[in-house]
Amino acid sequence: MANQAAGGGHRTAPVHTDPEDVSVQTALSAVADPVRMQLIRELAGSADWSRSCGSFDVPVGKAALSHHFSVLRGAGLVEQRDEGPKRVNRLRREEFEARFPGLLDLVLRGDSTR
Amino acid sequence: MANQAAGGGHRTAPVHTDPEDVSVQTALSAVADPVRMQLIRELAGSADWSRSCGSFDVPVGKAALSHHFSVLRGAGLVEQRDEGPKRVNRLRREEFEARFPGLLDLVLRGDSTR
DNA sequence: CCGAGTGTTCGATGCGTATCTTACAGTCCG
DNA sequence: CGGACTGTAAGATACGCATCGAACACTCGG
Repeated sequence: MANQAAGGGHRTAPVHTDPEDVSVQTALSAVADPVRMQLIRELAGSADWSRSCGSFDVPVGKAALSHHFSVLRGAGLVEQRDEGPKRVNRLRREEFEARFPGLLDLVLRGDSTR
Repeated sequence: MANQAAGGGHRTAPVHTDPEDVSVQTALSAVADPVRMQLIRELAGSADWSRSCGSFDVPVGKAALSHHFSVLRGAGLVEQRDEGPKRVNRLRREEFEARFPGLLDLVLRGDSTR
């Protein structure tokens, strides 16, 4: 009876927003932040559900990190699921791409290509 | 000998940034602002060089407006030219599109499609 | 040459938000 | 059960940035 997910979570279950219900404004603001950009990039380079929130290499504390994930959820960019004590993530590639064509690619390509 | 442009301008000539020299960060931040988004949309719906800075329907004063145009120039989104006492604008569609594929379309499509 | 029109610069202000610290609420393992 | 680990919530702080008002610079038409 190990990984049961869903059931408990932490205090409350993560609230998700469908990309279809996200405004361009919100999406762009969410993405136009250095820390969140980094999160998205790392997330894109990992398998779905393989990364817990704390496993990212960003220069902010847990609290701020939690906030950023909240913003990403609100923008329909990230889906979360509770897996034991950890909250694991998945990048909503296709759904987000369908709503905001090209945007994710832009973030992922980043400046690395230049 | 009417419109001679270039020559004088106001105090200094407008400083432009090539889209190629703009970071994704900068581009996204520039675009992720309601007022600037509006400017871009109106600009996209007008012929090149047909709109002076003051001719846009945005709810901010001249000072703020000037600031926004400065940001847009810095992001490689807008080109300006002095024409008499006015400063007229042009959206750098192709150049910007080449550097940030899809981004401009995204802003222009906006929420109108939903 | 003066006045109207246009846009920039400067200084000050207000608000949003990213951040930290601390406290708390869960989950799991020994 | 008790402690380690993970993430969220709440309160405080700091900084960026959008905004405004006023002063200035430049152009053009009478």
